[in-house]
Amino acid sequence: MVRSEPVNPGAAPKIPRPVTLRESVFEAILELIISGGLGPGQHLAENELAEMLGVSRQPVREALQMLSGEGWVDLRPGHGAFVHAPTVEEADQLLAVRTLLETESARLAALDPTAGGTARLREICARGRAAIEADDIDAAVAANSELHALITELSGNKVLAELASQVARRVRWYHTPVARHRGHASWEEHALLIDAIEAGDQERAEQIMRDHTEHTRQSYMEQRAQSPDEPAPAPQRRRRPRSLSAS
Amino acid sequence: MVRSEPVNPGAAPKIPRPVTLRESVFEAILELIISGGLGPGQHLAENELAEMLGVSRQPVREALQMLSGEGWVDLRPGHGAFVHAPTVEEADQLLAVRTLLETESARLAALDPTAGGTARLREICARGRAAIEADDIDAAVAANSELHALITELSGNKVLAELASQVARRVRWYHTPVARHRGHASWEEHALLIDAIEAGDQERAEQIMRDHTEHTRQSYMEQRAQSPDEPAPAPQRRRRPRSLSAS
DNA sequence: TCGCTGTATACTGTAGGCAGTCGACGACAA
DNA sequence: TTGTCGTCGACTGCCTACAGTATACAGCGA
Repeated sequence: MVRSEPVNPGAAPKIPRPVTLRESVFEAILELIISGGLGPGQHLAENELAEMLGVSRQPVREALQMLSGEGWVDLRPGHGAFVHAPTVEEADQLLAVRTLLETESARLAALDPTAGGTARLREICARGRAAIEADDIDAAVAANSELHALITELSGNKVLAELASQVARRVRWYHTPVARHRGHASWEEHALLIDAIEAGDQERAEQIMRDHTEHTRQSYMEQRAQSPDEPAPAPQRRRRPRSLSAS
Repeated sequence: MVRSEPVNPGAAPKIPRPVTLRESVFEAILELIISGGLGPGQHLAENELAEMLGVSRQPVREALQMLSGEGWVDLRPGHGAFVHAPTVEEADQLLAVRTLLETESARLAALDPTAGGTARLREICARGRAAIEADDIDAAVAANSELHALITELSGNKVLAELASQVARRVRWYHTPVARHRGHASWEEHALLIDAIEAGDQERAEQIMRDHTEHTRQSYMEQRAQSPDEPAPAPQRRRRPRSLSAS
């Protein structure tokens, strides 16, 4: 009667596992986009997705709307959903916004270092370094995301944290390959940042975060400049694109 | 054959009029929320909305999902949609984020004042003053929104503009009554801000915008402190709330 | 050969309906 | 009187089906 949910086993109230189909579908499609299984500009036919995932079109539609809300797909009325194809300009702007949001987060986090998050920050930082040493890019990227997410949380501003997390997810999609580029330097900066937060030095925390995210941004833009065609610059195809099965 | 769309009559490519039902429903519900027809915490039964608007439940569902994505309603799986009830803390945080986003927008707008938006800014500013003189609060609030939206546009960062516009819409919902409070002073500040942008003085533009939005925020918080019960501090009601017809 | 028009196909947008589940209410027992 | 259990009502989540429309292609005429 009373829902089979075990009322949170342990102490992990975060990450509310999807209970509705639309949420599962949302995550499935998002995973496909991030992993590259669905390329930018690709048409997402509801029928195919529904069939592939073994559900009806309804939850697929709703998942697509959610994805559209977060900027992952573009919804053209009467035409359907297309994987969002970020232009170089947009990626740059997104990274700039990330800099803005996370810089403020770092400042706010330093405002009240007694919140006790620095220990967790250091733990994540250690994991990140270890991942780099082990040449485990995926783990390093994950740790990076986790670190930045925790800092936004420690800012104490939930609205800010929510916005930053959305932006960060998209950024992560864009610049995953960058992590390969400047792994060690990045984690050195993280360590300094944590020091500043722990010391309650707002200005320093702000400055380090700004420099850090700007480094990442420049690194991305340089890499992108070297291989300008790789991330598919918005094909804008007129003819009906090949759909899922063709990929 | 070739869609009846008249290919943009005139020169108003903005404001894409809703072509799908879900968009119309989205705007209808949003209007109800902003206007106060639907109070915070109120349960939105899909059936009633569908009947009221003369459509089926499907477009209503999709509109509710869109509203959820922008933070207007809370979607509790298995329970339905509820008008979001912002806490004092959340409103404060939202206003802080707005300060952050718009301050940066102002700085970027001042970075390239040749974009030629200042004339339009002055025009809107004049309208706002006139509205205040005429004691037309609604028009003043509308002009205020328009002005801030244009500044974010002039920043040249579309991602930033998009985020700021979402935040601004919610802020507008929260603090409409504030406009009554400090009308004249607000438009004086706007004029100074436009001067700074036109002069290309980033720091000044940034500072004025920061002060301006912080004033608004403090004004809101003070007003809220005086009447703490009026905006319904998240009822969190256990019993089934009265639905639409009872309002 | 080129452009236009009519038809066919595939997909979206919407409607209606069914099953599952949550919350409320009343009855019964301690 | 209080706590527990069973039943009822209502609503959500999902599925299926239909109508409308844009696109692609073939046939026709110039």
